Amino acid sequence: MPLDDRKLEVLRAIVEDYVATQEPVGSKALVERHQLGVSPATVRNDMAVLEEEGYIRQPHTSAGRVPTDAGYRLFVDRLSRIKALSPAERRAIERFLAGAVDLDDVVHRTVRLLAQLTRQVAVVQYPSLSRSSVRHLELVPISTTRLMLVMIADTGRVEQRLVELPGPTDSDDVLDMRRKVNAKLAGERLADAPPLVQALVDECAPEKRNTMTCVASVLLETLVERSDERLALAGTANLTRGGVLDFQGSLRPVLEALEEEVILLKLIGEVEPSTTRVRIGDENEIDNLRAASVVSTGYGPGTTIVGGLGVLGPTRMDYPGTIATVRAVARYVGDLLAQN
Amino acid sequence: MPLDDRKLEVLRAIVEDYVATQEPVGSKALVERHQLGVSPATVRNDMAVLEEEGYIRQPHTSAGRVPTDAGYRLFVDRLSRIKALSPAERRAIERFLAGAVDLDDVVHRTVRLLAQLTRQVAVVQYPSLSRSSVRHLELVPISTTRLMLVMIADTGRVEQRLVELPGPTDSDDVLDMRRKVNAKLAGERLADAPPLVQALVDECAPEKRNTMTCVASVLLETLVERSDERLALAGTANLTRGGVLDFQGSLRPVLEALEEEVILLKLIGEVEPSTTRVRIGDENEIDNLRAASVVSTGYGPGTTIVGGLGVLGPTRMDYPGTIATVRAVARYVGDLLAQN
DNA sequence: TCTTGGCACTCCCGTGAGCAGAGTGCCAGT
DNA sequence: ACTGGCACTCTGCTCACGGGAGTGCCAAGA
Repeated sequence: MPLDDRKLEVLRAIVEDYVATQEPVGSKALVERHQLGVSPATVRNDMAVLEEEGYIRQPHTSAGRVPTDAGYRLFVDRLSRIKALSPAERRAIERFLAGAVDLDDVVHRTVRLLAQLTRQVAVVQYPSLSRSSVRHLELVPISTTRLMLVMIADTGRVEQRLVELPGPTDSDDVLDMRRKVNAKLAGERLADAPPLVQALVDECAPEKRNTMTCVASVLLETLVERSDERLALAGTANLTRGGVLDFQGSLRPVLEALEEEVILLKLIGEVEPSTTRVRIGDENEIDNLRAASVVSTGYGPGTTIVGGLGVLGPTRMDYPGTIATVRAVARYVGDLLAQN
Repeated sequence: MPLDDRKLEVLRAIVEDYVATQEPVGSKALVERHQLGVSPATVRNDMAVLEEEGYIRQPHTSAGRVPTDAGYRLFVDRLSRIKALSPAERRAIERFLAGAVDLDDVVHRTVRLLAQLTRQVAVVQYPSLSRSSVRHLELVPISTTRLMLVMIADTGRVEQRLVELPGPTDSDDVLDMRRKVNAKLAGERLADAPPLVQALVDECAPEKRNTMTCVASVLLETLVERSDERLALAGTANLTRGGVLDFQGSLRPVLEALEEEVILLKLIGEVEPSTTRVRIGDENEIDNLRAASVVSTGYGPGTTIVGGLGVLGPTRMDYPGTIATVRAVARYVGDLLAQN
């Protein structure tokens, strides 16, 4: 059965009321709080249809109705009006991010800001290395057989790794390597780096090849292959709002999932340009997050995307508000990155 | 009234049983599970004294007894035998830490290991900058008016900051600064750096002083004054073990405290040599952690200390086991750092 | 055909009573 | 100084009960 406009309106009302009160909503309360222009009995009929179609359900016979994951999905896709951020919120964002001196600083401020504004758990991925280009590579001698390899990416990320050399190497050789490595890789995207690094070894004079191979393998292994993504997390205390009612009784699985970087990266790292992705309850592939929803989006200078950010909360969340906030924060962060 | 040996034994038994079962323990159960050689009635008399002295209490009349913070304190100080780690645990530690390639890696592995072994929340402080010496400073030109300042400490920590220069500066000048800065600071402890940095500016040729001042102020502000401590956290999901029973009903305050780096640093950062510090319940200065206990110690190569690590859990925790694990992990990490 | 008021029904939830069980405190006896 | 016995207290569980909220259905009306 197709849903007519009023039924959709009823669904919207149910979602909004349930999100606000966290209690099953009945037909009588609905007509009192919303101008539906019909009687409770009519609303009940509509509810029966909505339940049949799987958009709402009753916790028990003779309780009010609660939206299902499918109900939230329909709400998000077709029923929610986009909420504009209040000027106060905009100002909060600007003020919070303004003082950032550093990529680390930007990421930390962003994640705290997001957690605070949405009152949920926030996750921010550092600019992805695979989407970055090399700005500069530095080789710093630590001892005669050890180097520190420092890579500075155009996104502001700085990564360093220790390189164990096969034998003593004097500083002229190091300088020579530094020049060659930069000549070959500076400006290149990390995703394109592997063949270039290989070429670097091949072009090397035979007597220095051993040393170069060491540097090259560290470069490849740690900076490229093991896609070394980092992220920041904040607001876990927000999970305890709403008691143990959300998350079907236990925070445990959620907290466990939040400890797995791999899982979080999967959640917020897979982003397409200018889309805000909403995963509701069961739509999450991770079992532990079946009772949670995730709103995520990409960010980056201009229209390019260098990383993802988002928030995680109970399926019973204020989707329009959260989506608006996540988008706004992502845009501000992108602007900030563009300035550098 | 002084406590005789049997009363202490009773207290020990109460703590051990309560930690194991998480239920108030009565006199009858006590004599059954421990070889006290006396009757329940005698134990009851002892319990009455222990309660009078504030070491145990009754949740309600006619329930068993539960240790108070003071009871745990006495237990830790005088009654607990040091538990030796099982060979399996030792092997787990070694295997877990063996593959570390990197300071970051070491810290992350350590914190996860600690959380896993103790089944509690683990915190590991990165080697403190103020306890480190400068191994090398690198100045990397990013553009004509921007430098990346990279500091490598002897503890393996690497920190970088962006420096905005007052005007265009050519690469020879940068090299010159790099040489001077290293000559002055390499090998020096960061705690001793401020006057040296000042001297650096004073000794500088007037026409280059502006530039050097920029570098110096970044050095001072970010690396020294704002003591830029970092830390890693793991095992928050362990807070949910034991239901909401521990932490008097709400995880909220604990999760909030765990989000404040300052608080965590206070908890595990203040360490004296070769001491394991145990803070029980009310002994914590942080209000949010009144229901928690913290076991912390310092770590570092040899006998020096470069940072702290520890775990946080309910006051009802296995103190001897936790203390042993924290100590052992700290020692292994220290050894690992000594090797580099 | 859609809407509405009425009505019987179901189920939750809070309250209070009753009861078994665990544990204590005290006392008198050894 | 320890012990057995006994009365007492309090919790936690179950059960019964009633109020309240909400539903589903039906027949009547627009």
